[in-house]
Amino acid sequence: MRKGRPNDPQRRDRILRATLAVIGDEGVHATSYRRVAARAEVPLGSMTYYFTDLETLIVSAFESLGQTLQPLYANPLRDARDDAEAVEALVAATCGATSPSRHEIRQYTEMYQYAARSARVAELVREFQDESLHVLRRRFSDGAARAVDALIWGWWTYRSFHDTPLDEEIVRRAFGALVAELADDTSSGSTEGEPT
Amino acid sequence: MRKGRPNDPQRRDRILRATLAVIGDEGVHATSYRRVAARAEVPLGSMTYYFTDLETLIVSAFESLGQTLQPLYANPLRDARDDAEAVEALVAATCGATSPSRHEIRQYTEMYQYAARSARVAELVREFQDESLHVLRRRFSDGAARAVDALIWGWWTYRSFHDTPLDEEIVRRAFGALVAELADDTSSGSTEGEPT
DNA sequence: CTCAAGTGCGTACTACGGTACGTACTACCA
DNA sequence: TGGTAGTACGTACCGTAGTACGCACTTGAG
Repeated sequence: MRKGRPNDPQRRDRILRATLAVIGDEGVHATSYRRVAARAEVPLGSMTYYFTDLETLIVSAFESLGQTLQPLYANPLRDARDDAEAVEALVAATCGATSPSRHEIRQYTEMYQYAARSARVAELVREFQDESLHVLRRRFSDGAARAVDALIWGWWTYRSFHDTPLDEEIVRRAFGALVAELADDTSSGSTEGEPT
Repeated sequence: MRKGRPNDPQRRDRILRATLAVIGDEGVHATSYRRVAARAEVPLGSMTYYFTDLETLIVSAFESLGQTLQPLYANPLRDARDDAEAVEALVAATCGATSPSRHEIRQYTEMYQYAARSARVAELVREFQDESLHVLRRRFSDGAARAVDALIWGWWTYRSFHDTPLDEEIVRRAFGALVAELADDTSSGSTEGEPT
């Protein structure tokens, strides 16, 4: 039974938001037309109407996720005026004001996982990673950018498993150390530690 | 129709190996009794005989994965005689001889993912993480251990998405920097970079 | 008022997957 | 030889899920 209105422009967005909610709460594996439909309170038929198949729905949801999260931490980094400010931006992105919530981290890891079975999502992930690296490289050396990128991800993963928050000071010093040590990344290595 | 032999002690192991193979190739989401049965070349009925339900099968597979991988990188770390050797062990575990293959990394990330929907696997993951942290803390400060742990994971994740190998020298210097900077982790911070 | 186009939806079809259950076959004891 | 316990397996049942398809309802032209 039609609602009456000939079109509902919010419906598509509602579905996308519900999709991300389901992905975050139950994982992509549990993300079915029916479950999303229930969550968004739209009939099943609407799902296939707006998104012809399930993969399209999921890819669209992940796209919107990226558009939401990327700027959140890319912008402060872009605007940092020196390395110290940049490190602060990294700390904030890892566990501070601009960092994703655990729910968002979960969505992110689900996207990474789904990339293994969807070429389109794999492409998406690669774009996100490239963009992230690109932003970091404007600020740091290539080596530092790569290390920092990996460390951010590692800490996000940690956060998704533990309730105890990260020690901000350790995070700060870790990023600072990477940035300083890898300021130039032409192999040289002051790394030996204390040789025997 | 029975095979004739009253018992086949290898069968259970074959099933477990096939399970990990399926998980690595197609992901846990695609890990079904039938698929594993086909892969292990055992009849479907055997599956439920050896593993009463699917979760038990998957948990068992992940347990065996952990028992395989943990010692691989924990042992060299435990045997390191100084920080320099320890850093070398970390490099080897990240991208060298003792590092997991991409296939194994995939299995590992699938385990992490599955933890979100299985309390038993979540417990497993936490045990693995604790054990890993424990090993690192014998060698490094708490802060360094946490940072190193996160960075390893970040780089493994990177490897699972990219064919180009990691630059070993950058990896070495990154670990070295973390270990040196966080040698004591009572907040002090030589982190300011170059203040303006 | 009639009709055609297009939007939105209800439903049914088919496939797949977990699991319960019964069955065959072996080994061993009396 | 008969019987019983336990191992291993074949199959059928039921639920869930993606998707195809066609029906309603609105709108606007004539």
